Amino acid sequence: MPTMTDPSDAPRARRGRPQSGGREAVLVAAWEVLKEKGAARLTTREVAERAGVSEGSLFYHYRDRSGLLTAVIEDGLTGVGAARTGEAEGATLEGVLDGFTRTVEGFLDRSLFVMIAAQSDADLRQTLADRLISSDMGPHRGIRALGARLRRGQEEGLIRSDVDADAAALLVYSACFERVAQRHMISESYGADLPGREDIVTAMSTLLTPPSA
Amino acid sequence: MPTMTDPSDAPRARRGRPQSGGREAVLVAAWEVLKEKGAARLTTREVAERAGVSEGSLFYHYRDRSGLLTAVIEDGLTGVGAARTGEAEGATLEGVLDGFTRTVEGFLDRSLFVMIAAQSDADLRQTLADRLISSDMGPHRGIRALGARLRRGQEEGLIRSDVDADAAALLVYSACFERVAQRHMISESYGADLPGREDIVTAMSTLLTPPSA
DNA sequence: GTCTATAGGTTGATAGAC
DNA sequence: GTCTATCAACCTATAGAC
Repeated sequence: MPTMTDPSDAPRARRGRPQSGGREAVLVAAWEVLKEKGAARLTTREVAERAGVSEGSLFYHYRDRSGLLTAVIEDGLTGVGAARTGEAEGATLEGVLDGFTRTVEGFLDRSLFVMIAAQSDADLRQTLADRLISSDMGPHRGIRALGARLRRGQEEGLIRSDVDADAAALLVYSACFERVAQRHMISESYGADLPGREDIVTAMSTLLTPPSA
Repeated sequence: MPTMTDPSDAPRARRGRPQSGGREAVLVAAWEVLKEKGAARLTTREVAERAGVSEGSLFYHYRDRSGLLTAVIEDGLTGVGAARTGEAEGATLEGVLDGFTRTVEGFLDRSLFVMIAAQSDADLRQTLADRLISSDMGPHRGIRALGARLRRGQEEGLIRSDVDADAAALLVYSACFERVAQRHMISESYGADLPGREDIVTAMSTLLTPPSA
């Protein structure tokens, strides 16, 4: 669901008049329509209607249709910073992988949707790409983070040191990505008979544990 | 690129008059526009123009815009049957993984694009989902195939038998999926600094090889 | 099967009052 | 900031001749 702009500054009085919520209502409505009908069938008319505002108001806040879609994308991407691996600091290998996969799947569940929606329009796709690259928010971020964590485990002798830690990290990240993508693109229940997140964590833990241990 | 309808039956005379190629030209043009501008900005007008035919002709062949898009999707999915694992029968573990990843990435390079395009419209998304499920063409097919192959390797003692073969298969498949998806969704060069296909094959081979060997 | 011409219906966007 | 009214552009789809 879209993030309300700055609930953090509620206590302090703001400059100008208080927001009546129209802007946010539009964002929420756009998100819903995007999810229900897809980007191609999202019309400013329907979004305004659902938000309970006029179309004129919509265009006042978001310059044009493209601006609205861009805003939805930007909003869907916020919170990527929360995708840390640090949480499972002193944990076991299995704990690290469990935390990582949970975090990644959680993030993707919220953001992958807008990433896919952006693909329906060349301009939006470009906007998304620029944003992901310039903000250093692409998948390589999570992969490198986990890779570094695994490398530390290798130095400590807790993880097999004869494998590329980044490759292993990519494998784990990818499994999360694939699972979420299939759920979104095919159906919520698709792939229920395939190995789940826990199975993947277990398998990777076993594989990465040194033979000696 | 779209598949020309049945080059196989060219030698034999067909019923009705010979095709003049208009139908295929439209399919090719639609594919191009889809790739360049995205599904939301694909208009029947532009497709007809690029194909060098009239709009009337386009609607004659493909009932409506949705029918055209559906045809493109169906076409983009053909050839999935070619995604076999059998090719690398008697090969080494590394050979099996190399062949599998090559095949999967090759297939996804052709088909993932239309799968993503279908997400821009609720109807198309449904069409795609139905097709993938009813034709048993979803990702689970490739995953199960590789899983079975790995399980045979386990029975032969060539692969660690203390891990879930399907989970390992899913990890490998997912890596291919993620790599192709990022290339398509962000940019062709994105992720060039991340582990490549070979690195993944190498890592997984090492991980799956029994400690004894 | 293909073309031309055109109808019919949306849609994104603006202007101006409040 | 929000609304109403309105438009111009565009796009899908059809009709009918060839």
